[in-house]
Amino acid sequence: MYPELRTQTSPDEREQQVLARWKEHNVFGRSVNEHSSDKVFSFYEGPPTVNGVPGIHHVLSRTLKDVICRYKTMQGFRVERKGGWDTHGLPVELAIEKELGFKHKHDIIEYGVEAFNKKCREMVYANIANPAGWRAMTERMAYWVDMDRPYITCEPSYIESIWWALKQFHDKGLIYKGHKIQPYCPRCETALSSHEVALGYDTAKDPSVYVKFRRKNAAEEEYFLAWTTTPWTLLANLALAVHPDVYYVTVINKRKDKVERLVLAEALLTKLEGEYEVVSMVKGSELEGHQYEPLFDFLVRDPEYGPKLANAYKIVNDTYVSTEDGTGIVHQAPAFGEDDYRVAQKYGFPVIVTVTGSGEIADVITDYKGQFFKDADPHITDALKRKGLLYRKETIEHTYPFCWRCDSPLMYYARDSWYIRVTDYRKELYEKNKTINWQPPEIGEGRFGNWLEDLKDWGISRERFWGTPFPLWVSEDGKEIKAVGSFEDLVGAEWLDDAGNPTGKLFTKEDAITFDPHKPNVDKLAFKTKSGYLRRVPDVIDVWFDSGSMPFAQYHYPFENKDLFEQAYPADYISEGIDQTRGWFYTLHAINTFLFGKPPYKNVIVNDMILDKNGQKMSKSRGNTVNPFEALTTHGADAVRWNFLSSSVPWKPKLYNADDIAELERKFFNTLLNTYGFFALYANIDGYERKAESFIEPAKRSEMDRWILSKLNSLVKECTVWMDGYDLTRPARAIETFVIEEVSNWYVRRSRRRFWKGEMNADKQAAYDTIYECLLTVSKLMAPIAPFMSDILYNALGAGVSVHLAAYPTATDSIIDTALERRMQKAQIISSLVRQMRERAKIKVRQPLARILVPSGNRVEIEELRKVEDIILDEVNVKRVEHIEHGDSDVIKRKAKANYKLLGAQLGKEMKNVAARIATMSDDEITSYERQGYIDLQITTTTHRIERGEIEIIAEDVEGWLVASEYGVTVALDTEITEDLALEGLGREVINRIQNTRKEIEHFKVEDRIDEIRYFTNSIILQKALEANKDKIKEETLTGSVSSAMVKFPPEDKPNPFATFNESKGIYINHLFKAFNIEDEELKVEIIYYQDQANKKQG
RNA sequence: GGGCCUAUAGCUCAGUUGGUUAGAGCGUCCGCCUGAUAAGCGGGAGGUCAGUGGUUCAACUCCACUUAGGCCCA
Repeated sequence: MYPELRTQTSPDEREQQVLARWKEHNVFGRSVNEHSSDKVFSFYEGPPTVNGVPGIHHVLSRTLKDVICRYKTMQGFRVERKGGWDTHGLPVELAIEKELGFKHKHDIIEYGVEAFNKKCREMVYANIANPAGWRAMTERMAYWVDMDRPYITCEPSYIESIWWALKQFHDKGLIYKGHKIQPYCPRCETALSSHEVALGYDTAKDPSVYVKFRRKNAAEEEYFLAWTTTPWTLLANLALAVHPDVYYVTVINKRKDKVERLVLAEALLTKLEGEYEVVSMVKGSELEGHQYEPLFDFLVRDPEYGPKLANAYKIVNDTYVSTEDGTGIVHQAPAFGEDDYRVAQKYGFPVIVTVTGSGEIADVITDYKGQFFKDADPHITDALKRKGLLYRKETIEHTYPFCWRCDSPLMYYARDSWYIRVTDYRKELYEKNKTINWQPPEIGEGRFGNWLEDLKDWGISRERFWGTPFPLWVSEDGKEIKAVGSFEDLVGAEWLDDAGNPTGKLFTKEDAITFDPHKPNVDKLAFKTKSGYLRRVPDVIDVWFDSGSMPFAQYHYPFENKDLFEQAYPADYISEGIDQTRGWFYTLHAINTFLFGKPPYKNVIVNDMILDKNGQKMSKSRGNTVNPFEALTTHGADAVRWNFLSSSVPWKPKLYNADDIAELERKFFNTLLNTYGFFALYANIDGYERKAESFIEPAKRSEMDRWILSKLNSLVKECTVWMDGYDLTRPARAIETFVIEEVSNWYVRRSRRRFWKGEMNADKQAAYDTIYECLLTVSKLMAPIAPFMSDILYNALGAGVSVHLAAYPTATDSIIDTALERRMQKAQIISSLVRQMRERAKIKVRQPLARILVPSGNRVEIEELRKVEDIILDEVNVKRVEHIEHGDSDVIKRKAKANYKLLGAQLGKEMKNVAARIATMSDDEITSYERQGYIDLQITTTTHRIERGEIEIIAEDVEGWLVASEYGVTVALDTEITEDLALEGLGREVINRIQNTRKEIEHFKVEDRIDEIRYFTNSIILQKALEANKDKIKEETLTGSVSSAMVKFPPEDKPNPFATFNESKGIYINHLFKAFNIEDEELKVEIIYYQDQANKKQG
């Protein structure tokens, strides 16, 4: 028995049952383990931040991961999917700080780093176990990934692998200490990540000052004009930057009582007040090296800094200088701007920090020392004004970053930091990226490629607490550095006490086994050398280094599992959001390509954001976020997954629209269920089973069967090609179309009669085999995308435990028949045209008509069409088709049209004229062309010979007939309704009414019989129609007898319907009375059917 | 300022290597069909294929620029 699937259960209940079954049969485990490790498809899971909240966009990226992994599994690969957790870093630290009510970094130190990190660890493991979080979402959406044995970035073994990697970098001389300009909160005394900075942007009123820098060695008094919104940085000014390709002018500027010579970008002359006259113009590159006098002399005077400044206070060139705002001359304070810093490195300027870590002006600036940096702004401006170096001062409102925790204005601030010199192998990263298959390619070439092209060194140290400790031990003078590459490397190091003093106790091999390297534990180890002790650099490393190390660290490589690592490296496939371009995609590439010489992944699918249905970004404040659990339970995971893939390609921003998902449920999933339901209904009646011995060879099946099988095999072929190319959208759309259009709306619609008529015979068997084949293959094709529905279908068809243990279908080329597909398409076009004409003529499809006329170009076309003739006739309810060759009939009017593609190539400019001439070809000319196979057309003075195939002949009209044409196909319809046809039409009306009535009767199954129909009507024509179609009516409505009778309708003394019990037969005899209106005539019917007691009781 | 992407019907999207009636779904109005269907079919209304220029016999398609929007970087 094929079970009924269209029960009232919700998608959620339906899918929960499947989840339970998977669990019971360990389907995921089997789907991996039943494939040998000879054929491995390697997948890397990007670790989610452990205390993050899963959102709807994660459902998208996890769908992309899952679909490919399931597909490759079905293709016979062993696809292990080790889950992972990103557990270190600020997200966790901040959550704990919030819990403890901390405001400052020193709160953590006072609280105790050991206790703090203990709390971090507890939160990490609590989140991993959290039943309402990631794990629940992942399971509910059927993303198959091994979450029972995940890699966890804070585990000692994971950290040890990272240490190994960092030592490799160090051994190659790629780790160095430098400055890094970071967004920095002076109150919290910590650098902020870019993500945090983005949280804190707000509008601020800041001074906007134009400052004059006096040019040295100039014939006349002359000033460079620069602009800034941060006067406090002027104290650290060391240079002025101009763009080498921008033109700069010297002007004589007159305003109020002043006249002065100024230099600025030509494009920004509008910034000047008063009148000006341009005296000269040069390119920025020519200004390079010109010197100017410092605004203040604090630094020059200083015994420490002074000597380093010989090279400073001059014009430098850099292309980052813009002419958007300001003056085109940018003041440079290397300690307080990323570009400034970079330019300083380029020109060899020192980095002088004039503000302390807590935001106060440093002692070296004797006049302002101790002032909060922002508070110093007005004082500095006043000083400049007194010195006559202030050109103009205004206040502007712009967006500026503030600390999202304490609201202090942030500063960009140079800090000591450790770097990996990725620039050393930038070229290799750039070149090897080209071997990665990016989907879409433009992200690989563009966004990622450009990023690699102007890569900067990677600052990897962080002055925080909960993270992978940086494994460098350094002597006091910084000259001796020891990189530790394993816990064993620590053997022999000396334990320090809490105050940092050596205890004489050494780190042993046993210590290495149980060692937890987290702070502060690791800071209590020091190495004794000749000169003293090497102590650990107290920093932790960037969490992105953690996740980028997962290819080897997840296996604790190289300390164990060498084989596992090598088998899995590089990954065949990864997939994440576009935000990971500079995140995980990059760190994976940068770390692993260095370590292993080849990129860590071969194929990537990148997905873009999910927007709400109006195209708005989702955010909590807008209140338009979508709860993934809610989406998954209301629509079912299948519908959500399918919609994500089919609505648009993953790498375009996607609009989330619940209505679209609901429509998909109705149109696709319900149609599929109904198609199955139709099959199951009749298969159960006929006791059909798929058996090898009764299987009908596809080649011996009907035109219709061979057609759908051809389409099916074409679909399999296409889907395989697309899936292999990491295109998931096309398969989803194609499967949808196949199920809705080809199977349901054409194959089943046109084949229904075969299922419900008569006994089991070869044709019926073929029909069952065919639809079974379609359903089973579709269940496999859709399994990667809709893992639930496909499995339900697969199970219902009795095909096995789970579709996810089955092989992906392969196409049989011999079954694909393109000629058949073409002629069926033509049959569909003709059917559509006939329905169009019926609409115009106001003749219902139920009314049979005598004939249609189809003009064809030649015999071959006619022969092709003959093969699908019956299908057309049945579909449009017409008795016969008349085929005519164009040339053989006078009634057909033809039109000639140029084949642009063919002719255009050879004719070139003449094309227009020739095409126009062809369009006016007479009927005689067309006939002549068809007979000879060519025609000579004269256009002005030249004659063009047009060969066969270069003109298309289309039958456009048939005189005296109703005609319609589309896609080059023309059909004429005979609209005459003879008396016989009219009677037959009425007969079909009667059948229709009775069929509708059958459906109204409770508990009346499609195969149940009506025993007797009695009818009464005053209409002569209806009487005639009933007489003429009696047999047909009996046959179609499964009725024993049909007879005319004088009955009262409805009987006054009885309910309608009523039943009598026949004791001798033990059955109920039911009487149902109905009156129908057919063509304005009344027909009264008494329908009599028997039901046995058992059936009746049900009612 | 730089890079990438996008712009086709009221909405969501197709549109193959340039080739001559630019399509589908949703929505809307009229009609039809239905013995699996919460479906389906036919018709009506709705398009300056964002704009300008270029290449070409021919441009939604290729090129350049412009405009608008998005993302990333600065």
